Formats: sequence, structure tokens, C-alpha cells
Amino acid sequence: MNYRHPERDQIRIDGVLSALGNPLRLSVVRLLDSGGEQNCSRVLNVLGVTAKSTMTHHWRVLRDSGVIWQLASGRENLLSLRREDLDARFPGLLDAIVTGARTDDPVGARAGSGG
Amino acid sequence: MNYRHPERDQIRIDGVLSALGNPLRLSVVRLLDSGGEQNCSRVLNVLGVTAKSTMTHHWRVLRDSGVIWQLASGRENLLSLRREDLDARFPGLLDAIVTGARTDDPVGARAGSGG
DNA sequence: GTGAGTGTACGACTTTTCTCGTACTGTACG
DNA sequence: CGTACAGTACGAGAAAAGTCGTACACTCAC
Repeated sequence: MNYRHPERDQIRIDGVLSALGNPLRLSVVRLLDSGGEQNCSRVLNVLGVTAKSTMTHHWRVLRDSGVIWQLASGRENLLSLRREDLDARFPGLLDAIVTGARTDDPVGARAGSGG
Repeated sequence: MNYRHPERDQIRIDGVLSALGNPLRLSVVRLLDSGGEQNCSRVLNVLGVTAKSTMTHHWRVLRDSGVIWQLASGRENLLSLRREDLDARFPGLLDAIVTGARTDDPVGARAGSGG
């Protein structure tokens, strides 16, 4: 299955901020930033989410806002951060957010990221 | 009247991102960033918002998330960006957002900001 | 005191977001 | 083929966000 992703130029900061304003989605971004490409189930497991359909909703939000790539690969689909596009579009934003999210989270603040 | 503002340490990145994920509030932040302290009516006028009670709602969101100071002064109250706190808490975030918002906005992208 | 200006509080309403269960599509493997 | 796995689509329900009108509180100038 092929998803529709916005072009780099179509990415809007409102959308990005709004997408990342949700704790769950922010965690997803942190995970993708530290762990690279992941499939959906892996993320569900790590974050402790039980309902797949809930995450399908969040994938859509992150994808539509231009934050992640979601690409089918066999029977899974692979999620990755659109770091190049985001860095080109909004320099420093992603780094500031990921770093900020780490300092906000008592676990991440000490450990960095425990894969 | 005295409003309750979160301490610097209480500011959460979720809250900030969520607050700034709204186009209207993002415009407010841009305005305060470029124009310094403003009163509410001034902002209403510049942004073309008609209902005062609508903005009262947005002031609360921005204030509660730690993005702005709102201080009574005579019969007005003055709004200003909590730049020091935000920069200390999430280095580079505010700059990235304000800059990004400018490039997103066709007017601001060319002119910078027409006060 | 009266009148005008600045902004909040509250209630109502509409729209959006979030979450979940169920049914379904498509891939891999025997 | 059948079975298991990975994830979407759809519908429903609850909660949150956004908008507005009206009424009120407070300050300033007269």
C-alpha cells in the first residue's frame, strides 16, 4: 500500500507543532529519532499501546503533517522520521524538540534513550 | 488581577507545542516576538479577531503552557513572550518556531514583519 | 457619581481529537 | 489451498478544543 505524503514544501509548521503536541506522538518521534526505522508493532510494544487502530490514527496525523515516512515493506510498513525534510524546512526545530522532550522526561533525561 | 503562571521548571514541551500548534496562537507568538509587549486589544486588532472572549480562551492556553506572561497594568493587561524561560528550558525551540512560521507565511517570508 | 475602555467568566454550541472494537485487505509460509 | 501475521477502514462514543454572545468587574477621566 502506498500512502500519500506531503511534499517538503507542503509541510506546515502548524501541522508539525500540532502533531508533536501530543505526548504519544512525541514519544513516537523520539523513538524514531533514536532508533531509526521501525515497524508499527515495534512502536506499539515499546510505547505500551494496545489498540492498533489507535496508532493507525496517529500514523496518519504524523504522516499528513510531514513528520514521518510510512512505507510498505512486505507485510509490515516501516516508519521513519523525515529528518532531512524537516531540517531543511525548519532548521533546528526537530533537534530542539527532541532534546526538549528528553529533558522533560525523567527517564530520558538521565539515560538518553534506552532502546 | 493576577494570573497563575507556571514556573520555568513546570513548562512542558507537550504543552508548548500543543499551544503553538494553533495558527492563531502561533500568530500571537510571532507578533509578541517581533513587537514586544502588547495589550490584548492591540493583538485582536492586528490579527483581525472580533470576539474578545475567544482570545481570552487563547490567552489562557498560552499562559498555562508557559509561553506568555500576562500581567495586569492599569485597565489593560500586557502580554509578552517568556523568551528567557523558553530559551533556558528548550534551547533553540522558540527561534526555530518563529523562523519557521515566518517562512510558512507568504507575507512574513518576504517582508519579515510589517508591524 | 457617570461614562467609556479593557478584559474576564460563564454558558451554549459546533467541530475536532482521541480511543476502541470489529471487520477487512494484503503478505508470508507451509 | 489454509493459517498466521501486520496493519488499515470504518463506525461509535467520550473528551477536548474553538467560537461566540452576554453579563460582569475593574480602571481611568471627567
